[in-house]
Amino acid sequence: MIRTGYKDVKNHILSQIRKNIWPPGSSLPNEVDMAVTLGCARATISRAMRELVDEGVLERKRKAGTKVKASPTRRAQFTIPIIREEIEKNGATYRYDLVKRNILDAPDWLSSRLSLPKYNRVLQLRCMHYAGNAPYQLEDRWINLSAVPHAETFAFKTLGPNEWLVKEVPFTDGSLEFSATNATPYVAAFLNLPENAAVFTSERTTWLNNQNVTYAKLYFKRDYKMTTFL
Amino acid sequence: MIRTGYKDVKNHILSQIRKNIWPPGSSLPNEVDMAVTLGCARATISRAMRELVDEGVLERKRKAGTKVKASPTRRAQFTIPIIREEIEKNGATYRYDLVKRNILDAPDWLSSRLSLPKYNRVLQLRCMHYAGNAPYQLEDRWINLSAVPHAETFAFKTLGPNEWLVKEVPFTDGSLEFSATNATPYVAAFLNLPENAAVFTSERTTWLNNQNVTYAKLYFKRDYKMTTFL
DNA sequence: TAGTGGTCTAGACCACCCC
DNA sequence: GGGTGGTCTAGACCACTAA
Repeated sequence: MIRTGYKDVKNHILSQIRKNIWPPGSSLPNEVDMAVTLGCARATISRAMRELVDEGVLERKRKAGTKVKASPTRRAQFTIPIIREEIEKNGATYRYDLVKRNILDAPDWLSSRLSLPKYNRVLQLRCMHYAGNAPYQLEDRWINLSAVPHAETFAFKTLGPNEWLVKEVPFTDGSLEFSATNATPYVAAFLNLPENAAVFTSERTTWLNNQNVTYAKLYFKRDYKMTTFL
Repeated sequence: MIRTGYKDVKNHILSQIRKNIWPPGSSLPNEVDMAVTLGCARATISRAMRELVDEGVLERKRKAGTKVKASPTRRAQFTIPIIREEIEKNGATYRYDLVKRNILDAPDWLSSRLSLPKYNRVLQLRCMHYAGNAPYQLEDRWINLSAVPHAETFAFKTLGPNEWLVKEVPFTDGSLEFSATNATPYVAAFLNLPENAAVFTSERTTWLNNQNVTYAKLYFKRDYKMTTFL
């Protein structure tokens, strides 16, 4: 081995774990020792271990040292796709359609979910996303006009609110929920599904400095699967 | 500001983006220049930018430089919970029940999914996980006995296969899929749901050096939501 | 081929917190 | 208190690739 890089160190650690030389819960050598053993700088060991912590393999505490996680709760990363890109990546033609556009005071359920004051005006949008001619996703979108006033002047006839927001409005925090829901007649009609079909559903809320920007509920096409790797 | 740390650099970059000084698609200064501007070492800038790439905010190419991602595909991380821990975290009592245990040659659909040879023996397990007395998850588990022969001698009467595997069998790769399915009568009975109810479903496959270890399909309780943050 | 990021080093000081 | 990780520095060389 000519040079020991941080990737070599990561592989070394992982292989020791797989060989059960460092079983779950056990302690690893400290950074200085391991640097000597492997013949590299301490910073190299440090980076390797830091990344393994990010990946959920190790745990570190000052003074206590570095240990193999007892229950290796691996972390998975997934990227939230822009729907146009997801569809086009699969070789289909993306088509967007605005179904409804409406300005109103936020209904109660929305106000409480987003901590909005009473009589807060919101822009409601319903949109369909198609892959070729097949329905792909129904988007139920609410935009807080107090936070994003210039959304009111945008038509959303050809560009979807997701893409528009992503380019126009930055955010600081957000949450994402996934669940399964039975298709209401309304949803079923748009997605061309039998009533009560199981629909993969995603709800997204985003915030900019403690002010809510938008809430969206997305209903995916039949048999949609979200995939990620470990 | 006495010292500029990599976190300060990250915040600085993010705030420039939020102020639209560096809009999506635009180029940032190179590492050396930014180090001079902010008065810190190049390595500090480098780490800050590297983490922002991991978070899906920036894109970097050698020679071309660093840019704000045009479509900021934020990445979300979620931890795959050990089900016992998830239930106990919510203050409920975890209970496990083995419903079925069976050894057989892998059925065709499984063989093709896992690239198993013909007549490959597998261990099939059906398990229920309860939160208190309420059903929480039905687990349909298949373990490749060629890869994990000693699973055959383990009873799985009190310890679930997930926890057992996590501690006994390391893996190198895996995939995770989420979807929504309609409850079959069988699933509905175990989860105490109406027939055809929408069920949040997760499928997990893990590999150790190109050999499949296990495949599991998990059916979650009614109204289960998987949550993550951005 | 020149400019940019990617990585490594050796040393240093600091912050945390278990013993 | 002392051992451990957390971070920063200044400099160096390398690897990639757009121009």
